[in-house]
Amino acid sequence: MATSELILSVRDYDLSATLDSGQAFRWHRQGAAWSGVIGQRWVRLEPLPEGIRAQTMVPVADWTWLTDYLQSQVDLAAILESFPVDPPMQAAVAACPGLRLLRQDPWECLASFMLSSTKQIVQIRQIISLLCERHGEAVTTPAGLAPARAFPTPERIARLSEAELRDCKMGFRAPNVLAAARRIASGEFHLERIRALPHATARAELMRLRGVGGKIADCVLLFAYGFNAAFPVDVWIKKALQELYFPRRRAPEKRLQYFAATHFGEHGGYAQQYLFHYMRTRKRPNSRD
DNA sequence: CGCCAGGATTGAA
DNA sequence: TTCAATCATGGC
Repeated sequence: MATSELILSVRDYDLSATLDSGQAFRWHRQGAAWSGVIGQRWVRLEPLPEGIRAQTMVPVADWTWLTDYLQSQVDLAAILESFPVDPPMQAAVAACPGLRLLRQDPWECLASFMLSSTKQIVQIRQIISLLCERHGEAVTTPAGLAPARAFPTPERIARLSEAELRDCKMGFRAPNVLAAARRIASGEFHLERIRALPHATARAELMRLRGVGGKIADCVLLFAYGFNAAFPVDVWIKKALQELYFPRRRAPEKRLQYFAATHFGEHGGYAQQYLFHYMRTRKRPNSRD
């Protein structure tokens, strides 16, 4: 029984593609609907013909936290028009109608992608699930549904031991996440200050954290701070750029990085997400083939 | 074993 | 600078 409900009027929004495209790791599918925790609030999202139904378990007067997170007010058509017109990009856009970028909490996004290093998405979800189950604060959920927890704050994680984090299957990532949490909790490192910096400066600032290289910094710039030109280059995107744009010769790393940073325009981050989701969902190898 | 996953760091060229 | 080697972990 929901306490608050909102019908979000929005077109061109594929909830499943967006919530399950490797940018957020804590959403649970329930049929066509999804449930998860944004900040300290449990929320259920259900696709409707005219938009999205949102239900919470706490009274909500101002839904900005949700519309900000979903970026539902963004003019997707205008963004798609800014993409370069080439066959790979057109194929990717055609394959993923309604795919969006979220606007996530910087700490949850940073910690999540620090944990993503050389892990598959299913494993990243498991690590984060363990971390939240064991160390996150409980949030109110509907009776009968599995309890939900918030993503643990930097302050909470800073008080944990490396061993407790390793127990969440973090492996060599544990000391990096712990060190970042401590620097942030102590006030030495300011996540909010990064929002106001120029793109290149913000990227360099994030990379001062051990365990954060260019790829993870780009993910946080794009998924948490809204630097839409940020273009994370992971193994999938490398494969995509290599196969789709440089099919005849192997492109050096530097060439791929330059191409990624210059070819896709001011909303390159969106283009990247379309290519990523396109590559990840097109060939589903059948085990009997 | 063999390979890979939304990599980062270090040290050599 | 830009590389290649090394680190490191769980799943299949």
